[in-house]
Amino acid sequence: MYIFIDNKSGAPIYDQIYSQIRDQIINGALQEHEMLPSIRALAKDLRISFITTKRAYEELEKDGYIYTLPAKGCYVAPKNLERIREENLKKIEEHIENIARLRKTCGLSEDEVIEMVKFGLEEER
Amino acid sequence: MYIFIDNKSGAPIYDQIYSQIRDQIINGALQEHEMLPSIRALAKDLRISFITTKRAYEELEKDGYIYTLPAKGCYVAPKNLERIREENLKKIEEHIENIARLRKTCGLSEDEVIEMVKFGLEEER
DNA sequence: AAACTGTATATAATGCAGATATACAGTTGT
DNA sequence: ACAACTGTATATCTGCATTATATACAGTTT
Repeated sequence: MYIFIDNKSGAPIYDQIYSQIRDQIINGALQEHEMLPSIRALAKDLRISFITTKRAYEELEKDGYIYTLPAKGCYVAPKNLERIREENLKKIEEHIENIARLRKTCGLSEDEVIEMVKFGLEEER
Repeated sequence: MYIFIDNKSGAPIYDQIYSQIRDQIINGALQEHEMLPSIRALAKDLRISFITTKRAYEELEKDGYIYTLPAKGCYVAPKNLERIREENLKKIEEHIENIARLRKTCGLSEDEVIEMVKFGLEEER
């Protein structure tokens, strides 16, 4: 498992770790129930405090991507990705509702909004 | 003009002043070109530093709600619909950014998101 | 001139985020 | 049992951004 820390990225270290592991879980590079490097081993590897790797793992667990067995290790959670997906879908729908309301109060056409969304999705790609 | 400062609201004082004046302008309680209380008078009234009221007025001016004549006073700006439109566009873009981020973390395709948006816009029509 | 208006600069207080060390407790393999 | 590994809990340090401030300044009004 490779993690790259970009010191001049501006993003916190724990967040860079979080994102990269999360992405590897989502795209399948990390398999269900696969053991992750221990917080200490990873910290040593990256030459940072293990408290920082712990922070990243805490966030991953909070968001359902991994599970932890104290004194044993941290593991990729079974793909209850469906649950995460449902949560995200709900959040997305809320954002869309807000957009729909804002659209009306500033006389923007539906097509214009669609174009903005297409552009925004490409930006963040 | 009434302003209430809630000390345990968590919101900064300047922000509470900003919001309340802005709302009164939007809902018409304050008329175009009406003179606002001077930053010192308001500060004395609220028993805070006039620097804080100045901060609130600065934000209001930056966002186009009021205009300032140095050494004379601060006045309600004429309602600018174009400005409100710009603000709404910015909010919409923020929502789109959030959506783009959520999309990635649940492996949703860009086209699926666009379909959701189309549907959501029709719902709110 | 007195009393008001907003302005500019410098500074103090606060809070929060990020990263950390150290001491602790459970599991594994020998 | 012991060494070497897991994750946990607490307390702290640092840097930075936000909030709020005082004081000195400059223009307008009466």
